[in-house]
Amino acid sequence: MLDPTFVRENPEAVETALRNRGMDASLEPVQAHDRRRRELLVEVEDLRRQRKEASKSIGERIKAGEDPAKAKDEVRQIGDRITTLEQELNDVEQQLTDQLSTFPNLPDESVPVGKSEEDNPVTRTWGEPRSFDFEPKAHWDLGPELGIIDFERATKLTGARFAVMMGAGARLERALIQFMLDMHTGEHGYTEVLPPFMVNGNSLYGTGQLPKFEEDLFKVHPHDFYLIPTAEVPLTNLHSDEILDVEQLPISYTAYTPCFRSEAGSYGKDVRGLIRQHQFDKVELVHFTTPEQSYEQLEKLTSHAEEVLKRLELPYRVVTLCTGDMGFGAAKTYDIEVWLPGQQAYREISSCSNCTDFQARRAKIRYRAEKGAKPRLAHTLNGSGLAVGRTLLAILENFQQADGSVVIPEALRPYMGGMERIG
RNA sequence: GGAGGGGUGGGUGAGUGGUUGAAACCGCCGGUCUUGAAAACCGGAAAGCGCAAGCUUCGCGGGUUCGAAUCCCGCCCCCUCCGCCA
Repeated sequence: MLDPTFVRENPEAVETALRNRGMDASLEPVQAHDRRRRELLVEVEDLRRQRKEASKSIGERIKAGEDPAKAKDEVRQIGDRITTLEQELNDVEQQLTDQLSTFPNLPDESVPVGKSEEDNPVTRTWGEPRSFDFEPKAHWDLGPELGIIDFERATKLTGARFAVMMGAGARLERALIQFMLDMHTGEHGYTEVLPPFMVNGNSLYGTGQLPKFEEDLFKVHPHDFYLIPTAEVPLTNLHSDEILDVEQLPISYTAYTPCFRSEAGSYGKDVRGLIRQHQFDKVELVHFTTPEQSYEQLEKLTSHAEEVLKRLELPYRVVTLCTGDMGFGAAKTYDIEVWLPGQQAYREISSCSNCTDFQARRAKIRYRAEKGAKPRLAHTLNGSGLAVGRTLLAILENFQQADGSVVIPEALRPYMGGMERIG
């Protein structure tokens, strides 16, 4: 959520930012509700003060043996008036937060203005796409041919957009998870977390998936539980409603979880293969930090995700998302895109964002800069380190051989029991 | 799922209708003393909104009342016992 005070004082800056994000919402209703809220607040508070004082004197009169009937009557009228105004105040506040919670975060100044992914500048590129002396296959052919991915049986078990991993495929998925977690905990200083894979609506509000993006989620009926669309939700909400000690910061968490997304609205997109599944594994990175350090942390977080690809010898590039392509809660995002020979294209494998105070305000994540100081909102960041399914398919496509086998990247072999090749 | 008990400030915990935003203790911060520290003593400090006056907050929501941490109703969470289960 945006800072209401900032919106009040900088309406034109906010409108420009929203327009750059491809949202032409008018601030007019927000401003009207904001003004009305402040009027009501002043009036209600004044009436409450009157009632408090009057009630107190009634108590004193009773003790003094006087008849308080008339005073009671007067105070009751004040009380009725308060009830009426409070009702209106609640309505106005509800509408105000409803409107404000549909606004995305404001982009950082360094974010390029643009409409779509076409406008995302390439920030850096690593590695050379391998040249093949044969026609490289897509993983949706390689996987089934090697007998390590079964799309058809998954359809029988559940439906479209699910996959069954078999044998060396299942092992490879597990090896990647372990490889990534070991690197982030052992070398990058993250604390490993194993969170619940279901969260309540309040947590999803905290990170910004609710109320706007409910249709993207799987809900567990009849509870107020949802399957997590990313570990960002449980990890970030770990410190909701808390005041952290500045000495604890930055806090860095990593977690492996499966992620569940309904993919509503992406019919016909990436229908083949592992790219877009309803369930996929991901190793997530989440940081809690101070406003002063958050952009520095974003660079670090991104480099941690990149390191995984370097070790796996997978060519990639980093793009800076333009204003029109950023996610809801992000102020700045780097996407890491891995080279896929089967598609002859770079495809997203990680997305690293600084959410500044946007989630912290919703989830009430604060820290105290020094003893006795007022709590300030922390900054939260998150990134994939990495999407495991997409990493697996990138390995299949990049390390495929002319005979249809796949060489296992050296760094991964210890995690594969020494296996050097699949097929 | 059934029965019972409980949710108060950083922690423990008092408070069952009135000036209690909340005792006490522990912890924390500052000071005195000390070469320094400890101990002792003195003092300070909850959070949110607001320029401020002030208002709100004792799990959450509603109700009773002139007035609710305190009474009533609903919900959530925790603990104990039983049932079930990995």
